[in-house]
Amino acid sequence: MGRGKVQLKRIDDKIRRQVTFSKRRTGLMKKARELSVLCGVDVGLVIFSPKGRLYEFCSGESFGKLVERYQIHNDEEIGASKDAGGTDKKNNSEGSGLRTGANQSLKMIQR
Amino acid sequence: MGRGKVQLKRIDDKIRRQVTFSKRRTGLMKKARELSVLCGVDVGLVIFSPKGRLYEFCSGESFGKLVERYQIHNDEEIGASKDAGGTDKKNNSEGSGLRTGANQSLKMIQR
DNA sequence: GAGTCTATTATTAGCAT
DNA sequence: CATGCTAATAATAGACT
Repeated sequence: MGRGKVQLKRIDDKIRRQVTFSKRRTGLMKKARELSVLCGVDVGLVIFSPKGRLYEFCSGESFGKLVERYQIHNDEEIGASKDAGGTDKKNNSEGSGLRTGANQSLKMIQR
Repeated sequence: MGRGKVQLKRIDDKIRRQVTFSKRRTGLMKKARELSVLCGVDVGLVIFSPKGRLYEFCSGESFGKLVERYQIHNDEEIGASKDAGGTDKKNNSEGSGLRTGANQSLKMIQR
């Protein structure tokens, strides 16, 4: 969309990159909200800006709670030894690194 | 987009809702990946399907690591507004078990 | 349930403010 | 830096496979 086609590579120009970040971040949040509303599902989204700022969206509950569910889900999968299907294509998720101990930490980030 | 306008409310028809979920989930993941690549930022996304399935996307690092950064970020905010002195908050998040361990857990939910 | 096709709406790149 | 404008690409609803 826009005046020209978009290349799937990091935008070199700092200004353009910042503007694109701002606009697409808004769009992504909107899409996330739409998905959660239209389909009645829970969605959690975190974005770390280059400047170290944090943007987040989560439907309904707090992001912390979603992460908790994330862990519970994984625990269940482990226990049941089931195949959960899941991520589309090959994203870069290699491992969660999440454990029960994180619950304590998560309490700090719940709002 | 599509043959008709979209209402911002939960889709009643179960079939349509499922199809929309599938399509929009794909689109959202794509958008998330695009944002992370174009702007060189880290993005984490989790989606809980109505059936209890978990879908996730994260750029670069594992989702767990993103959550770690999420916590650290919040810790810094808390620390900044509070007393910057003594507490070893960093040790807390790292020592809580947020680490290498669960790589195997996520392999199960990868396609 | 997921992929293809196509008409149609939605998002947004490049500028200007 | 965010927002408004507008042309042009991108996402996707509905119908089929």
